[in-house]
Amino acid sequence: MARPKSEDKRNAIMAAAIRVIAAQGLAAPTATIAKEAGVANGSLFNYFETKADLVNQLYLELKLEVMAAALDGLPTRGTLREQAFHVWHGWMQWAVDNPDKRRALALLGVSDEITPAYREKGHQAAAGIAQILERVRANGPMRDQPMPFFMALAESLSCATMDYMIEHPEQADQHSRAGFEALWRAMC
Amino acid sequence: MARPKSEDKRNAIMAAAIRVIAAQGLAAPTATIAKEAGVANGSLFNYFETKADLVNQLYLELKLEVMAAALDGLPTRGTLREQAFHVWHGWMQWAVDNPDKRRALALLGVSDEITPAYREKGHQAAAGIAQILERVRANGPMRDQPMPFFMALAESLSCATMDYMIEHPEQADQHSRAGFEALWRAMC
Amino acid sequence: MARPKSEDKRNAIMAAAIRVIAAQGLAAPTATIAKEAGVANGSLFNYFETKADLVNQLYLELKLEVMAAALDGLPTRGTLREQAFHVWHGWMQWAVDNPDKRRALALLGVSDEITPAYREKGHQAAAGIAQILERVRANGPMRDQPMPFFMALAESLSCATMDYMIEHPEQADQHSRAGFEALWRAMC
Amino acid sequence: MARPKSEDKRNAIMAAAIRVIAAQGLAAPTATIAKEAGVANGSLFNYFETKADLVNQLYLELKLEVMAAALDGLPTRGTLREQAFHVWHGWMQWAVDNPDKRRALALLGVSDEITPAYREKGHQAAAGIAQILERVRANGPMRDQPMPFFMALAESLSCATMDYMIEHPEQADQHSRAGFEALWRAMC
DNA sequence: CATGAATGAGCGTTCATTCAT
DNA sequence: GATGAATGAACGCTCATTCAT
Repeated sequence: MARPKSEDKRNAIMAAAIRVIAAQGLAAPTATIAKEAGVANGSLFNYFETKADLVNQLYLELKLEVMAAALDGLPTRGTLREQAFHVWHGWMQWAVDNPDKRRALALLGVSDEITPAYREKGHQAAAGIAQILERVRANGPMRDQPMPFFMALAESLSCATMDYMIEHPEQADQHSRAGFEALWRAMC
Repeated sequence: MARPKSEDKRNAIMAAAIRVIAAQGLAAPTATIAKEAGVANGSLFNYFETKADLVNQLYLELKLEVMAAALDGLPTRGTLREQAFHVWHGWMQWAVDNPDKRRALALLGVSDEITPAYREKGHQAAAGIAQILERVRANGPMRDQPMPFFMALAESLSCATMDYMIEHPEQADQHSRAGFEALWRAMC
Repeated sequence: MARPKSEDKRNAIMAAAIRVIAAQGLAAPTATIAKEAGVANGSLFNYFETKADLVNQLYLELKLEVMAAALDGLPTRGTLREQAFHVWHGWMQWAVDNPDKRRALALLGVSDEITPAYREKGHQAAAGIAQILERVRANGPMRDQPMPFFMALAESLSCATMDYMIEHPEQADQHSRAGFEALWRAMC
Repeated sequence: MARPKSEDKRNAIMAAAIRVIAAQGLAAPTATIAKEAGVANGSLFNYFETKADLVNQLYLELKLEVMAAALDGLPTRGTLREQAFHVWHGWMQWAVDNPDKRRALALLGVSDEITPAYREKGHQAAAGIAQILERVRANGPMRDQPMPFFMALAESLSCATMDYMIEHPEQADQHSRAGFEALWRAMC
């Protein structure tokens, strides 16, 4: 039945892509990614039809991972603020724990290699968080603003905070809290 | 050679680079930029030693332009809030009036082609705004946060707002105001 | 190993190669041929050592098939003209009935993948027809021309006729006859 | 005004392509052609947008050259037979004098890289010869056959003859004559 | 023997940069 | 200085062939 197409190898390529893209940007050669993954040049294309396919799948996978990290263990009985902070904290923790993934996702997010279809899937992955944000918005001073605008502001603050934390890891926790407080003041 | 003959031609290349980069991203060929500028392929390299040099200079020029737009006509006698809103408004207006420049600058900002030296110059260009923001921070709830963190949060909100405005120009003014209010609540 | 287990599978690969080569030319990937044959990529190489081996065997097989079609049912007692027309007609019929095989054989005939050895075998397969043509030549105006030249002319007319017939099947029979008459005039 | 795009260099690439394609077939790498032409790899693409473009232009150029060789010095006052032989002879001479071009053209003629548009231009180039053949056909035994069929038969005989001549140059002239006689008998 | 994943040399093409004019 | 042809390293991707299962 031949060597089965190993999930491990696919993951190795994905992980290598994260490292290489974080280090060199999206212009990194597929050959570099393959070498970093420990597979042959051409093997990469057994797992991903094109480079664009690879980066799209990587984008989605990272998005899903962030969302999972943010929602994992959400205190369903807690106050809205507690829930929001849980999400915030999970997100920040993920970024600090995975700076390469954070950088790769940031680059992918602004790339025009990502197709509208994959971008849409990425947005759907954020539905869980959107629900919480929706409740935050509904009773605050921004209740008259469109939800996408509201989310864009929230996301921008979180990204700015996590990037600062990654560059200044000593005080990461304190900055996380400060970033959340700023967000909460802005939104409520 | 530091000051080439035709300042016009240099500007034409810069302007062309903005349009082309906004449309195609930083991977756009120099030949495309040259054609768009109406100069020959090789002439571009009489004005910029390398492509990296071009994008670095472009980055700085756009940064300076934004800052100028934000500070132009600053009411030196106004309240802090009035001054801050003036800056905010100038910035938003610039982005809405120059979406290509805004997009190009956004791409340049996350590119790793920009050298630390140019990035530093870019930050210095923001000194005028930094002064105002410093006064905002000093008396607000974030007085204990480092200034760069504070600025990163402020910038992230402004960028998110302007990008939303560019995509939804009908209500641009209203969103500008809402974005400012969110910022003000977060910072004061 | 000279006689692999499944003759069926070998034939399936050959038949697939005919279809694929007719449609895509000799540059068609072996993987495409294998898929068309319903066997695995690598299985093809259990039956043919290399792609060149496959095309050489295919060349010979098609040559043999043409010759068989031309000679099948030859009226051994007929006049020379009757025999010649029988051969001609059998050939044309084969081509019209098997346009893919005809196209594949045409491509193989001009390919430089075919080794001299296989080309020689192909010529030997034409011995039956050569005998008849030899008798045609011996008493005609080309009696002083070398036999290979004579055969080359005859083959060229037959190929031109059959290709025209395949592209214009409505009048195939009439063109077959006209082609034969032209040949007969040229040779006798 | 920069180095002008030299016609010489274009011709050098064309000539190199003829030699390389004649020797290695249409699968010959563009890099080999460039090296044979004495230019850099990438320079080839200053003169031909793609490899397909190169082979299409080459096809047309060779077609035009053959036709010119065949029609050059046509005795406009001669008999039809004299004119036809002149064409035939010019064609054969060209092939014998330029075996590489003949082989390249033969390969190009059956390639599916040649676009319908270029094939059409090639046919138009044959208009001069078609006129003569038309007159031959009109009064002969094939007067009821379609012209394209008639031309296909004529071309097939000429190609078979020239290929034989190239492989047996000692008696080239005699074969040329014999081929023509066969054609004339077939057609008249 | 059948399978199909693994391999890596090789291809057509691009593009920043150089340089002859 | 201006031009645009010349350059060649580099890229994404293909495919005949091998080999672990």
